Amino acid sequence: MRARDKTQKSAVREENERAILKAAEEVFAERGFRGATTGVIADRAGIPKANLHYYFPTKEALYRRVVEHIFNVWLDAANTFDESDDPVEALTAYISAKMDISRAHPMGSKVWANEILHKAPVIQDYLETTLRDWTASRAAVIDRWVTEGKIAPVNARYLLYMIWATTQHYADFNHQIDTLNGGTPLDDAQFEDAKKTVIGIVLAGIGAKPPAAPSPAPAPAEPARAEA
Amino acid sequence: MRARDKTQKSAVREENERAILKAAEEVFAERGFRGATTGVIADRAGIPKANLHYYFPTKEALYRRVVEHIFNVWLDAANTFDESDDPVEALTAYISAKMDISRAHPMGSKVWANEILHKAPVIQDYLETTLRDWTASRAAVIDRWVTEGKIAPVNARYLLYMIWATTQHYADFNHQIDTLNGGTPLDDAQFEDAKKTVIGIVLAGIGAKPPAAPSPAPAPAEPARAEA
DNA sequence: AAAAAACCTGACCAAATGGTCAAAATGAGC
DNA sequence: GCTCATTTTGACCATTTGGTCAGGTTTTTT
Repeated sequence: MRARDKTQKSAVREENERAILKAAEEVFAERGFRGATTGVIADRAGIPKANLHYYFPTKEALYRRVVEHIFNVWLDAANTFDESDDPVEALTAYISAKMDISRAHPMGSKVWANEILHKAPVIQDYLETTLRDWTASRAAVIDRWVTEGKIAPVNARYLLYMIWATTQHYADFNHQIDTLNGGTPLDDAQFEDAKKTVIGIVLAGIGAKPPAAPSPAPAPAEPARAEA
Repeated sequence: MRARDKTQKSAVREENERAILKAAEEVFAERGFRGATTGVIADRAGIPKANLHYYFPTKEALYRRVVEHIFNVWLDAANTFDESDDPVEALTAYISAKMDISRAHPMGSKVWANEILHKAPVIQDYLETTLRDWTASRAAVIDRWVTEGKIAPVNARYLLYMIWATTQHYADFNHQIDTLNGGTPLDDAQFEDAKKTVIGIVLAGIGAKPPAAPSPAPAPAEPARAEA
């Protein structure tokens, strides 16, 4: 191989980087940046430590890649917010997506939580650009819903924080939740119940369901509440 | 001093332990268990490292003491839950207390979060005893509110998780919140607004306010919502 | 096939860090 | 002022760990 297209990665490289990043996400999530050692990550990826350093020169470079990946996953979910202009539909889709991510990729959420907990040494710039912009634009959408009378008056930002906190809690604190569930993870039915509870409380909490006026209830999505 | 009552600590010891524990809580919160070094903790406490090890033989013993302290603070807040049998009063008091703690002692919450994130190597027994019992008993209270028709049907546990997640978010993720607030912490008015938003959404979310039926609205506590 | 690029790895090193220790300082009680 | 427990601390040590490196192996290109 003399000269390869610089943007093209060899199959070996592709595969090894994937294995390393997967292992790294787990170890960083479980132990934090300082607690994670390149030795352990290499072991879990099934390669010698020196080889890991061939692909990722420093631990910090590796960590950065992991965090960037997390952020992209987050952005994907964030976009589900825009699928509809109806508060019930939009919020249901968004909360649902975030809950699913928490269940499917708890490690990523934990790395993110660790990062914020430690004052975001790596992702501060993302917070100040992408996340800040996204938050402002979605807060505007929520504000519009309020002025249009689609939902009761709420502070959009604190509503968003509440959604983030709650959905990510199922990833970041899953150990606590499991323990309180008798030591076993929530099964599918329980998780579905949790999801419905969250969606139901949020929607009812902002009056996204017909608020106080007994209107014909044009519910497009099933709320989380059982029939009394 | 020849022989002192073993349960009595000298003033020096008292003062030094206090300084060390305060420094330790901060450093453990900012860097996690592994990231924290006894050297840094000693520096922040204003004593040489060897002296710290005179009072706390190992880093783990020190950490354990810090975590135990956190847990006691948490328990104090938890008791506000029981001040009333009325859902609106009880939940308002509880959420309010938890929000205040998040603001006044964010470090403690962060240490707790770190601990759960890392699978609770130190506090697993607390989770399985005290926390589990507390959760079960309060879930029972909430269930009773449901059967008494005081609130709409909800899964009590997922409601509790939502409250924990949201209130602790203001401590654990305060760096993110600050960043999204333009780089400065929430001021008193903003924090009060956040608190009202959380309380309002939760109460309305479970129908703790007169739900859909236009009853005389015997509201004892002001909901978070402005009059439309 | 041969050259060149890419990949792999055991051995090694310097720095950081938890913890020890012996000796010194301090202070209370007689 | 003497005694003894408590407290303080600089120096030191063993281990861990991020990262290097030289030399080897494999793969690709010509």
